[in-house]
Amino acid sequence: MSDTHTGESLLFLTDEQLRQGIEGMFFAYRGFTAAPDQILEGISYGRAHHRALHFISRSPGMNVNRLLAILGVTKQSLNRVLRTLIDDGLVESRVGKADKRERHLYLTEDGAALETQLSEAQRAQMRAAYRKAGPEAVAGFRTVLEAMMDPELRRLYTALREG
Amino acid sequence: MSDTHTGESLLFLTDEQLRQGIEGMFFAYRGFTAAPDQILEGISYGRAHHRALHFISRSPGMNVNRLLAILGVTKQSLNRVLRTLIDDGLVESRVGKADKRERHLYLTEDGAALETQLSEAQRAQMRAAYRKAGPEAVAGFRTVLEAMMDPELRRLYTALREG
DNA sequence: CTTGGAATGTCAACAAGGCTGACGTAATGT
DNA sequence: ACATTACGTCAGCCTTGTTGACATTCCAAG
Repeated sequence: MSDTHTGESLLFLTDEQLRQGIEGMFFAYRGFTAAPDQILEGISYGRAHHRALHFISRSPGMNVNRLLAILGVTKQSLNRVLRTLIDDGLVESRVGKADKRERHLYLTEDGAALETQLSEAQRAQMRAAYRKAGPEAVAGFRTVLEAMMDPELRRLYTALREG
Repeated sequence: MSDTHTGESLLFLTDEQLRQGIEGMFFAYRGFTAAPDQILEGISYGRAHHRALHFISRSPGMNVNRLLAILGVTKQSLNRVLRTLIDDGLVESRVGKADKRERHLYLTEDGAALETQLSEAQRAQMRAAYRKAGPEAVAGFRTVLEAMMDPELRRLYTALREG
C-alpha cells in the first residue's frame, strides 16, 4: 500500500513494482486453491477434477472439444480425469442429438453436490478477499486479470459470461 | 466491465461475480506463466526451476528452509530441483558462517543470466497488462491479491519487500 | 563432554497430471 | 465414395509433487 502510486504517476512500472505483482500472483494463487484442495485431499480427486466439474457446471451440455479448449490440456489428459468422473457417477456423457459424434457433458446429482461443495469453499475464500479489499479494488483486480490473458483466453473467458 | 458495480453497491458479491473472479484467476494464471514457460521448454528446466531461481535472485544468501517455506513444497521436492541447478552451475550453495548446518543460496553468473531472461519475459507480460489496465486498476489488483493470501503467505510476501 | 535435537542431504518408491504418438470407430460433410 | 471430424483408448514418458527412512553435521543444554 505504501508505494503503489495510485494514479499520480506515469512511472509506476518499475521492475520492483512488476516483481511484486509477479510474486503477488504466485502467493495469491496458493491461497486461491487452498480451500478446495483441502476438500479434495482424502477423496481421491485432484485439481484437474475440480476444474472439469467447475466448467461442466458452468456450461452444462458442453461438448468435449470446448472443454479441452477451456482447460488447455490434451484430450488424453482430460480423458483420464473425465473417465473417473463418469465411472464414479459424477458426470454424465450424452451423445449429441444434432451431431452424434459429439458427447455433451452434464453433472449428475452427486456431481453437482460435490461441485457445490468445492465451489462454496472457493467462493467463501474469494468473498472474504473481495470484502476485505472493497469494491473499487475488486473492479481493478478484474480489469488487470483480463488484461493478463492472451486474446484467445480472453475470448474463452468472456464467452463463459455470455452463455 | 459492464456489471462490476464499482463502489455504488453493497451487494456486488453475487455468486456470479465471485465465479467470474475464480475463472479470471484461472485464465490469468495461464497467461501469467506462458512467457517463461516458452523459454523453459527446450532447455530442460520447468516452472519449479524458475521459481527457485526467482526467489534466490530476490534474496541472495537465503537458506534452504526459508526457500522451502516460500515455495511451499517438501525439501525432497526442492532438493531435486536445486540439485540440478547446482550441478549445472546456476546456483551456488555456501555453508553458513554463523551456523554451519545452513546452506546459503546464491546465483552464479550463468544463473543470474537465465533468471534475468526469464524474469524479463514475465515482466514484459506483466507490464503490458498493467499498462493496459491503468494505475488505479493495478492498485486494486494488488490489494485483492494480498487479501487472497492467508496470514502466513502474506507474511512471507511482505517480508520479501522489506529485505 | 556427552547427548538430544535441529538442519540438511539422500535414497527409494509412489501418484497426479501433464505430454506425444498411434490407432480405432462412428458420424459427418463434400 | 472418401476425407475429415469428434471422441476414446492404449502405451509410454516427463515433471513435480508426496511419504518414509536414514546418515551426517552441528549447536546447545545438561
